[in-house]
Parts: sequence; structure tokens; C-alpha cells
Amino acid sequence: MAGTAQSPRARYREQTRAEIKEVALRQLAEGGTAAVALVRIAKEVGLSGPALYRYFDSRDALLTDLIRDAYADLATAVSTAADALPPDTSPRARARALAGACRAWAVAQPHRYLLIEGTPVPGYTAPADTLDSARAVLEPFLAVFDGAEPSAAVRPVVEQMTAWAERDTTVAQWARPRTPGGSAGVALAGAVLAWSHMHGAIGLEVSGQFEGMGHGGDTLLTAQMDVLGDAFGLD
Amino acid sequence: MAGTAQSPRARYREQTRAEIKEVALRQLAEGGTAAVALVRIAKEVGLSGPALYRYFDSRDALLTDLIRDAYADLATAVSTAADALPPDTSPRARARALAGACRAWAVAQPHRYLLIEGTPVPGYTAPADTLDSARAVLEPFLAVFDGAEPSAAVRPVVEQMTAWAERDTTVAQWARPRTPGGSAGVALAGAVLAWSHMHGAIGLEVSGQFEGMGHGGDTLLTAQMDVLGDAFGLD
DNA sequence: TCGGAACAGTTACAGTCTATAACGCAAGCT
DNA sequence: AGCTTGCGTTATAGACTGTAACTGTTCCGA
Repeated sequence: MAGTAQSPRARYREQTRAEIKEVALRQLAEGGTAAVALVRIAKEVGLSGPALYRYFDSRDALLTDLIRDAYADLATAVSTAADALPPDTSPRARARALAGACRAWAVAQPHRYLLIEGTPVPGYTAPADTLDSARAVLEPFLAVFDGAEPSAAVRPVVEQMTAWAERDTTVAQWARPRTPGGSAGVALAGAVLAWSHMHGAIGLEVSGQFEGMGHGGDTLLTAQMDVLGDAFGLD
Repeated sequence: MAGTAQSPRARYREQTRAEIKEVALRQLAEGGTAAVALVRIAKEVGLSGPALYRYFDSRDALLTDLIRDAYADLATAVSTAADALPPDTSPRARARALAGACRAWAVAQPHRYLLIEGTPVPGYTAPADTLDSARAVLEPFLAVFDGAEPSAAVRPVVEQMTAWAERDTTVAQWARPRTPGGSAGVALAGAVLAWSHMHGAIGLEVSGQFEGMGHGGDTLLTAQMDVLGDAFGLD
């Protein structure tokens, strides 16, 4: 919370912004992104119409802010879950726990997850900002796969990730310090594969595609993480 | 194409509907679902505004139709890919090929894939219709995993699928005839897991989350299918 | 062949929403 | 005190969905 001790004006402004976002989130939960209407938000906050444009440049800007928040929130959910694990937790159990935390977050607030993963908003362009957030979500997974021994099936991915890290210095600078025990490529491969696995299982569940089959989300996701654990020889 | 030989009126009607959908798809490709505007469609087709409502009850109805089409199209893409494989193709190679076909379809027309997987349209409720289509996509995968030997990691999913097939008779009636070589639960587990894997990898790619890492989509997806193949002991 | 039903299309309009313009008012600094 | 900056207002333009009321056309049976 740096910079909170600003002028009273700035404080009030920040508070109003928060209030607006709060109402926007409620509307989002009720009717999806399409239901987020500035005019109705304004009325609910006690302002009248165009006043909102003092706080957000456009509807897209507001939604972008919500996306950013959601990403950051998910990232902290995952990393606090990682911190909460006892130090002697096995990599396999860690993978399960991290994925479980991610799923729990998503299931608890599907609309926000859909905001992250779903169809990009109309003309929305995800800048480096989003990539940073994605990295933040992936970060705890790097430690899980650090020093793992990839099977033949995933080796192509490892090679690709290694090449990526060699090409893109910012990725290398991010990944290498966090993988002291082995090659950054291996850990990156594990993390990205885990991300993809989670995206699949959680996305299907949140979109309601598992309706009939009775609470499949958890079982499916753990199975996927176990499969991944096998592929990387995790304990 | 049953029922094509109808009255000239019905034929004309069907043709106009198709034309409308064509324009809608173009708009969709250019600016996402939000860019699909009935008024502009009408103008482009040569009609004026409200005339479209003779052909589609509402904008939602039009989008629903597009979703249905996309699903069906994807399903035939996958099943023709399956038919094109030589009979002696190994299950593992089959899994790769099917997933590859799915990905190829999605990458070639991302907007349509996002229509299928993305955020449900505002108040959209997927009826039994969509489930049927999802089944059609999954169907070729059943044969791939029929008679497989699931590892410990995926066994919980197998159990859950078995239970599901026992509970839901329509699923059983669909799956059992297509899995002569083993338990329907195993094949269902394989198919659903494959669906989830594909959803993850393709979804991330189509949403552009692999930007920097240089054409990761194909490598990642095949790796995931191989991992799944290992988990089911596929040849 | 005639006459009515069903259909395809039109213009006019109500309502919702985003976004801009022009203007007033109060807080805060110098 | 006076000026600036920021917050808020009303009025308005423009895009879009969807309805109403009305007109012409095609089809089909009597």
C-alpha cells in the first residue's frame, strides 16, 4: 500500500475508483461482461452518467482494470497457497495444492476467471502487463519442477523452452534465479504445461461443460497434475 | 442435406439465413462477438434493419446458431481426420492426429473457436444441443482409448466416468457401443482428459498467450497428448 | 381463376448504452 | 484574494437492439 498517504483529493479519488470497480464486479457476476454498463454503475454509486469518465477513460479501461486485478488476485492466491505448504511437502503434493488453489479461486468467482481466460474483450490488446501477471501465477510452479527429470514425451517442450530462455533475456532473468537446482528450460516446461493443464480443466468446469458428470472438476484436475508429475518424475 | 427439396420460399429463406450468417461470421472475425451488429449485417445483405428479425428471433439466436455451426464443423473436422488415418495407425499416433486436427481447425479460425470455448454469451444457456455436439467431437477419441490400461494417476477419473456412465443412461448408450474392446469408463476418461488437454493448449494459443515463445502451440499440444498416451499405456 | 392466408419487407419509434461538449462549483495552493 | 485544477452536472450525438404498424407479394386451396 505505498503512496496511500497522499492528498485528501487523491485518497477520495482512489476510494471512488474502488467503489466503481466493486459495483462493476457485481454486475459482472450477475450478467457477464456485457452486463457491465457505465450508466447503471454511475446511478448505483450515486453519480450521474458521464462523471464516471473522470475515473476511467472508457468502458474498456474499466474492464482492463478488472482483468488486471483478477490476475493479480489469482497470483497472490496461488503464491499464498505455496507459502502455506509445510517445507517437507513433496513436489507432487505441491503441484496438486497449487493447482487446487487455482481451481478454488476460479470456482469461487467464475466470472473473474472467465475475465482472465475468456474471450478477449472486443478490441482488447493484452500488453506486457498481462504477461507479467501470468508470470506471477506461474512462478510458484517453477520451484515445483526445478530439477525434475522430464520423460521423452515432454522433452520437446523442454527444448523449446530452453531455446526461448536463450532468446528472450527477460524470461531468462526471471526464470534462472528461481531454478537453482536444474535447467531453467525444464522448470519452464513444467510450469507452462501445468498452466495449460489447469487452463483446460478449470476452463471447462467454469464454462459448465461438466454439468452432468457430477463434480468432476477436482478429480480431473488432480489427475492431470498427477499425469504431469509422472511425466516429470516428481516424487 | 435432407429436406432441401422444399418449396421455393423455404429455399430462399434458407439461403438468406445462410447469407446473414456468412456476414455475421465476417464481422465476428474482424472484431469479436461484440462487433456482430444486426443493423450493419442487414445493410450489407441488402435488407433494412428489422427485416433480420424475420430470420432470427434475436441477436442471441443468431450467435447461438453460429455456435452450433462451429461445434458441428469442428466435429466433422475431427472425425474426417480420424477417417483419413490408415487402419494400422497406432493409438498414440491417432491421438496426436486428432488433437492436431482440432488445433488446426482452431488456429485457422480463432474467432469461431473462441465462440465455442470462450465466455458464454451474456445470458447464454447451453442446452442439450451443445452437449450433443461436444459428444460428437469426443467420439473419435473413444476409439483411441478403448481397451487402454490406465495408470494410477488417471484411475480416479476412470472410476468417476464409470460411475457417470452407470448413472446416466444416455451417456452409457452412447459410449458402450463405441468401446467394444474394454470398459466404457476407461475410454470416457481418456476422451474427457484429451478434451481437457486440448482445451488448455489450444485455448491458450488462440488467446495469444504464447506470443513470445515462438510457435509453441504444436509442440505443447503433442507433448500433452503423449503424456496422456503414457498415462493410458497407449502403443 | 380468384381470394385470403402467410410471408417478406418497409418506415417509424422507443429504449439502452457509450462517449463528448459545454458549463458551474468548490477545493486547494500561492 | 485570486487562480488553477479537478469534480460534477445537464445536454446531446450516435450506435445498437427490438417492437409496432403497415404494405406488397407469393402461394395455395376452393
